[in-house]
Amino acid sequence: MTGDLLGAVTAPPARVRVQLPLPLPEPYDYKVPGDMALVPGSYVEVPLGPRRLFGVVWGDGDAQGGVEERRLRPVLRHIDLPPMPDVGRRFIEWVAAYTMAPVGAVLRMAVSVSAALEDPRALTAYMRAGDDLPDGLRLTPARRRILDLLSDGPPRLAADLAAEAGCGPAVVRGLAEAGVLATVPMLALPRFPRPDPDANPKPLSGAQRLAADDLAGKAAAGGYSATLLDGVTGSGKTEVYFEAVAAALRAGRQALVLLPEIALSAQWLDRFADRFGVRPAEWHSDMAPPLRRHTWRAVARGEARVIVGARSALFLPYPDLGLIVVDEEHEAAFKQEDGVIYHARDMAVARAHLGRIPIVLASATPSLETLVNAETGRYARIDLPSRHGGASMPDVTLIDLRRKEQAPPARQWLSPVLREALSQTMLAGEQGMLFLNRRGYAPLTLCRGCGHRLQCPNCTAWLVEHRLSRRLQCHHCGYQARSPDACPQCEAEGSFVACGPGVERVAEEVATLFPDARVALMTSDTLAGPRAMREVIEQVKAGAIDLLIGTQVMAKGHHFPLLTLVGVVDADLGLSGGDLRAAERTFQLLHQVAGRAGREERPGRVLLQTHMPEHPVMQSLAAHDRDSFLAIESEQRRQLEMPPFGRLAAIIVSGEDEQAVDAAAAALGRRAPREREDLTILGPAPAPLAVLRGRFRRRLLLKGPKGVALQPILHDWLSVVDVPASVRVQVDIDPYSFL
DNA sequence: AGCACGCCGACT
DNA sequence: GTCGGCGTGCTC
Repeated sequence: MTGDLLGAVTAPPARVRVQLPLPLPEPYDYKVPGDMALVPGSYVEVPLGPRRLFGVVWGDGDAQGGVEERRLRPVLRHIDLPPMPDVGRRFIEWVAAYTMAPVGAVLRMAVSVSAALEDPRALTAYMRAGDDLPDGLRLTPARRRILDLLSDGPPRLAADLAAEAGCGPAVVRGLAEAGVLATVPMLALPRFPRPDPDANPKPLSGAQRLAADDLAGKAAAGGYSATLLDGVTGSGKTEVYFEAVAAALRAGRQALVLLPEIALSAQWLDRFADRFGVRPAEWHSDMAPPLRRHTWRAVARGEARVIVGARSALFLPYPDLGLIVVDEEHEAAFKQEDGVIYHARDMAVARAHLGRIPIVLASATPSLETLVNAETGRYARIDLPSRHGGASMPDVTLIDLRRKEQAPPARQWLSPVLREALSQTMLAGEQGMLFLNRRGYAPLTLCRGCGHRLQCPNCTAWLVEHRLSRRLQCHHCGYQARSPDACPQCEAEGSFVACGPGVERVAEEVATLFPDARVALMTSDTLAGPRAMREVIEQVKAGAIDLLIGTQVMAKGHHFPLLTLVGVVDADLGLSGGDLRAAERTFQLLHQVAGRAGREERPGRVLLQTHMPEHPVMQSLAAHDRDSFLAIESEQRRQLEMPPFGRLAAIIVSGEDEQAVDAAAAALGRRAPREREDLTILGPAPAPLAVLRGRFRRRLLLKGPKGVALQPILHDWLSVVDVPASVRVQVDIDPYSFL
C-alpha cells in the first residue's frame, strides 16, 4: 500500500511451482498472495479448474517458459504444517524417474489419503443405538458379529469393527443407516508418546550384542550404510534391530520399520511395546481415513518417532528420518503391482541413500538381489547364528509322490507316511501342521458330463470352490458366485467334480482320518481380522488344537512350542509357471514353513510331499543347505543374465478392447530397439493372466546388462509409438510377478 | 485424477 | 425431437 503511494516499483507477484498429486506431466505455477510466506516443500491448497486441491510447493515459478501471468491463479491457503523436507521431495522425484511414473503420481502416494492435509476432524465411532432391534431387520452373520462386538465395550471405529468381524466397513454403516447403531465423535485420537530407548532393554547373546552394537553405532553416527542382517527365525533379529531403533531415538531422529504385512503383526507390536514402553505409530492401507490423516500429520510434525508400516509408509513426510529397517526383506509383498509399480525394499535403499541414513535389511532367507549386493560389498553383512546352537532346523524328509507306496489313495492328498507321522505326533500329545498354499476346497471344478470348467468371467482363471462359504471365487478379481446346481453348458445336474486340493479339502480328509482331532483352519478366509488370528494363536499355544491346517498366513513367525511336525501337502506348488523367481520364492516359503516345527526342547520334523525330490529346492531343504541352493540359483541367473546379474523391465499393455490391445502391443513390438545388441526384447505375448478384471493384457519384456539403465531406452521406445487412450501402457521396472 | 465438451443411439 | 453413452482434452 505505502509502496504505491510512494511510487515505488512493486515487485511482480511471486510465483511458485506447485506439484499436485495428479499424474500431470509437470508442476503448475500459481500466484502467491503478498502476505503468504511459502518455501519449497510448503503444503498449499490451490484451485484447479473447478476444484480445490492440495499440493506441495516444488520451487520458484517459471516466469519465462511457464504460462503467461494473466492465466495464473492464486494459492488459496498455506497449510499449517512443517514443509516437506528437501530429501522428501528429491525422493519423490527419484522414485518417479526410476519407475517412469509422473512425479504427481508418486506425490499422490505421499499424501496418500486425499484429505491428508485437511484440518483434523474427529473420528466417527459406532455404538448400539438401543437394546432393541427394529422389526424386519435382516440379521446377516456379519451384522450379528458386529452387534456382538458392540454388546460389551466402548464405541468403536467402523474400520476396526469391520476388521474384527471380518466384513467390510459398509456393514457397519448399513447398520447405522438402519438405526441399529448410533455414531459418536471419538475424541480420543491416539497420541504418539515418545518411545523410550531405555525403557526395557533385553539381554542379548554375544552374537546379538555384537550385531546390535554395530547397527546402533551406524544409527548413532548417521550417514548412508546398507546392512543385511541375515539370521534364521529364532536368532533374535528383531531384538538386534530394536537396538538400532533405540540408537536412532537417542540421536533424536525418527525411525521407520517396514513390514510386509502389518495386519498380521500384532505380535511385533507387542514386542515393540515391551521393549520401548509404548506402541509405535502404525501405517497401513486399511486404516480409517481420519486415523490416517491424524497419523500422517503426526509424522509430518515429528510427533510420531517410530513408524511401523507396510510399503506405503516409506512415502510419509518424515522431517527427520534417521533409520530404516526392512524386515523380511525378501517378501514379495514389498512389490507394489498397481498404480506406481515399485519395490519398497529397493526404494527404501534409495531413500536411505538420499537421506544419508543407515538402512537394515533383515531376513532369514534373503533375496538373491540382496545377497549379491552383500557379496559384492555394496551392502555390509551381519550373520546372526541361532541362539539354540546349530540344530535350529528340524529334520526334513522328502516324500516322493511318484513312488507307489508313498502316494496317497485316489482323491486324497496325504501320503501314508505323512498320515502315520500325524498320528504319532498327536498320540504323543504334540501338535502338527499341514501346509498347502491354496485357499478353498478345490482349485478347479469341472462337469463330469461335458468337461466344462468353471471359469471367471473377468479373468483367465478357474473359479475356486469354497465350501465353507458355499461359493465359487476368483482369486484374482474377487468375483464370487453361488455354486450352480447344474452345468451352465450341458445343464446336467449334480455333475460337478472337484479337481485338486485346497486347504478345505485337506481339512475334510483329516476329519475322516482323525475324527477326534481338534483341527483349526488358518487361511485369509478364516482369519479375517487380527482378533481371529490372535484367538487361534492362543488356542494353539494353550494346547487346545491338535492340528493346524493352513496357507501362508499360517507360516508367519508365530512361536508354537508344542508344534513338532510340519507336513507340506504340495511342495511343488509355485515351482511351475516359468516365473523367474519361482524356485527362490518356493525355497523361502518352505524354509519359513519348515521353521515352524520344533522349537525349544522338542525336536521337530518336516515332511515335504513332492513330485520332484531331485529339485535343488527340495535337496537344499532336506540337507539344510541354503548356500548350495543359492549357489545353483545364482549361477543359473548369471548364465541367463537375469536379475540380479542383468536388468529387466516389463511393458504391460491392457484394455477392454482385445483388438486395440493387440494392435498397440504389436506396434510396440515393431518399434522395439532391436538394433542394440546388448538388449533382448521378448514379446509381445499374452500375459500369463491374459484377461484380468475384464481387461485384455499383453506383455513385452526388455532385458539388458546390469550396467545399463533401461528407463531412457524405454522412454525413447514408448515415445515413438502412438497408443489410443483406451489402451493403457504400464512400465514395470524390475518386474517380480510375471502375471 | 476429475470434469467438461462433443458427437451418435433409444426413449419420455 | 431430447437424454445419455463415454472418447478426447484441459486444468497453472
